[in-house]
Amino acid sequence: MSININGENYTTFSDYFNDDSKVSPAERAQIEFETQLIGKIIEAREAKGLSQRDLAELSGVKQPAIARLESMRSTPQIDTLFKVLSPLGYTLSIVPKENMQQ
Amino acid sequence: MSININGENYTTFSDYFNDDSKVSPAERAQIEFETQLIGKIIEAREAKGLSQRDLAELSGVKQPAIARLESMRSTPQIDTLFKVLSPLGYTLSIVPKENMQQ
DNA sequence: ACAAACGATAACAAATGTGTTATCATAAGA
DNA sequence: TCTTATGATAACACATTTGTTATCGTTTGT
Repeated sequence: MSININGENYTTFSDYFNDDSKVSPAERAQIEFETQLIGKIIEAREAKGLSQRDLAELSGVKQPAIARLESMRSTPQIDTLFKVLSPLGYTLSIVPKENMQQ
Repeated sequence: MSININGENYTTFSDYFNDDSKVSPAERAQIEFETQLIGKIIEAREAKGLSQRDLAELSGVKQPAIARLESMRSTPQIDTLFKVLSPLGYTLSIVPKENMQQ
């Protein structure tokens, strides 16, 4: 009994996150994607030795917006994402899903 | 004298679009990315024989939003894009840029 | 101890996306 | 010709992001 989410208790976060009745597969895929994406942004920024303020200057996206993005307190628009990724040497690509069960 | 943009005339759209003083390289990259992305979405949707209304039902994104997205009258949020791509069997991936001149 | 730089965040205005509902013009089919 | 399905779009309410400005607590270096 260590985690409380929406008034209910779970022993681990995974118990909640991987329960289809709590988090739908689509939602989960989305969150996993965003988590991975944000992780790479932070990694790339730090690898280049840039502060959020540096990246703000390079990208044209303001520091508070970058902070919100990196701490996943916003769902950025595609242009914002592109602006931030660009000076980090990255872009986005549309690719076929691994498990093509549609 | 065939195209008028912002009160100025250009013989071709490329004359305008590829002029750094009119459209910055960053802006151009952004527009090219979105154009390519949207093209693939439309292609994938039609390849599956889906109407915008079909895709709306599958993705949970409403038809007017899909129409705005496909006609590039909006800059979608990353979750909207993800919802639309998912039932089409695609996802987004972060990749290194081709011309790494940063 | 002090200064500087950092990420996070508050508060508010402005811009923009999305949902909702409905309709339009057009194309395709019966 | 009539019906149906399509993508586009209008109008409005609502939700959310982003910009703006400023500040906070923490860490780092002097």
